[in-house]
Amino acid sequence: MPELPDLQLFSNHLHRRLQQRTVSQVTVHKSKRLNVTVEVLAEQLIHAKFAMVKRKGKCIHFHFVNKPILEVHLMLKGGFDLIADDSQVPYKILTLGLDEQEYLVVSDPQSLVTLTFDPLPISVPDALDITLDYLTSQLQSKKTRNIKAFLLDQHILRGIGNAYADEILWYSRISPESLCGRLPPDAVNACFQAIKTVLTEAVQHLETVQPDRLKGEYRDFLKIHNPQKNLSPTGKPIHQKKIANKITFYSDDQYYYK
Amino acid sequence: MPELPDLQLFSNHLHRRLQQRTVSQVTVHKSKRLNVTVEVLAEQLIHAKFAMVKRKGKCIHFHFVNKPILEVHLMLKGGFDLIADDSQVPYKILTLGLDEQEYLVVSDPQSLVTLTFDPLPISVPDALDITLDYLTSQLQSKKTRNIKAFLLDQHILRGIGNAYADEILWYSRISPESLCGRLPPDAVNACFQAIKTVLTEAVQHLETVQPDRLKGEYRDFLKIHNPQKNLSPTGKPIHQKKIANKITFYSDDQYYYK
DNA sequence: GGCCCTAACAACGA
DNA sequence: CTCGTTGTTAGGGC
Repeated sequence: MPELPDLQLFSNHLHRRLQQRTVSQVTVHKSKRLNVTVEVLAEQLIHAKFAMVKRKGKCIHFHFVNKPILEVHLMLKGGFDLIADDSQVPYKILTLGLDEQEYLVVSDPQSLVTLTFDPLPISVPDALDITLDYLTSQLQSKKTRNIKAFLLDQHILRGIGNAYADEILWYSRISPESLCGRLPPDAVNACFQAIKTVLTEAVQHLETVQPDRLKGEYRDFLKIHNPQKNLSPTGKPIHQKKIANKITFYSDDQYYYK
Repeated sequence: MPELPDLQLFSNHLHRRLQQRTVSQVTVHKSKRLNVTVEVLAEQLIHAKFAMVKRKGKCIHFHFVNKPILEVHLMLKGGFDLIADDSQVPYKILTLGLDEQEYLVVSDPQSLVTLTFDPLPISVPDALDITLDYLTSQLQSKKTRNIKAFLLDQHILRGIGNAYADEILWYSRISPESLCGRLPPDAVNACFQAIKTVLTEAVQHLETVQPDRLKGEYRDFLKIHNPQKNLSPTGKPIHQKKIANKITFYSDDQYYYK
């Protein structure tokens, strides 16, 4: 459920709180989706000092001084806690003990969270890093695909999930079923601008209203992908339809390029 | 266009006419879809003696004494000629000169015929060789696929083409869109019997009415996949619809297991 | 209409 | 709602 803006919020918060602190204890509660042995992870991270925390697509990267990165993907329902006592946290996957009696906890009621120690570098750009040229050429190379499936494809650009894809397409005035190869340059440019604007403004909004949140989602402020609304900001009715195998919100403001 | 019964007819005819005769000349007119060099084919087949001709799925296998097999797939429009003078045959792909001033010619106006010298053995059974157990287990393993696509899949059973698939399904009283996993044992058995009956009776019919044909097709006697007919043998209207990406004829006699 | 390759899509499980 | 994997399908080229 957490999407790029939520994850950026988590990352910013964790970065502020963890930087320069040291891991004093490593406890793996569920190792099924950990790519190394519990022993290797514990040995590598014990006494490691946090260098920084960054978001990469839908993953959170924990950087340590002179150690490999620990990558966390929260999947559908995973989240973090920074807490003085982890004994009451349910569905724990990983606990990293810190100084001053504090714990960083990764938990997930579905146990789908993936932990990857020393992940391979990925060349696919983050949604906030793409250039207009990149977007244009990628759209051209997927002529028959619909734009919604395109935006959700983490092999093309990383970080956009179901809700923000709908927001981006509404801001671009592009119908989610439009074919990638049919978008005229103006529409491609609108999409490009919308990716940057919608996502960065959402991060800013979340930083303002709930800077300390480390799990869950908050999407009441979304303009289209929002079950509380019936009308788009321009007053057009909002429709719901399964597109790209996901429930999709869109309005008649959006042009269908086919 | 030629399907299993046509190909069986060709094979039978060629077997009768070629057995024990010797290749005196090898001329490759188009080598694009030949898996060995022209030189290798010529060297191997010159002076080779035909042992037998067999149909395998939609392929014709020419067996020679102490030589590898030459496999011919006629694709959509390929055909054979056994003729005293090959100079008037259009679209020639391969000519094998024989004794007594006769030539075996493979031709194809589309140049799609494939020639494979020494083909790898294939484990997929011919449609006329399958057992009821095999059909049952294969159907069970393709639960969500429709039966028409199943019958046409040469990786499951070999030899059935678009026209005879429709005939087999009508004889089985199974709608072409029925899901493989939904067929009850009685329907599976009906399908099994129909595969054998429809195909062998078609071979017998063709052997009776045109035993010497070596190319093209003849399907006026088909009961369902036949543009000349509007009604099935039981008097039900015949419908046409694209199923499994192929134009499909079927009637309301056929039950849709879904 | 035949077959292969590829891209797009759908279903399932983790 | 996420990401693999797998199997099926649709389209173009030979």
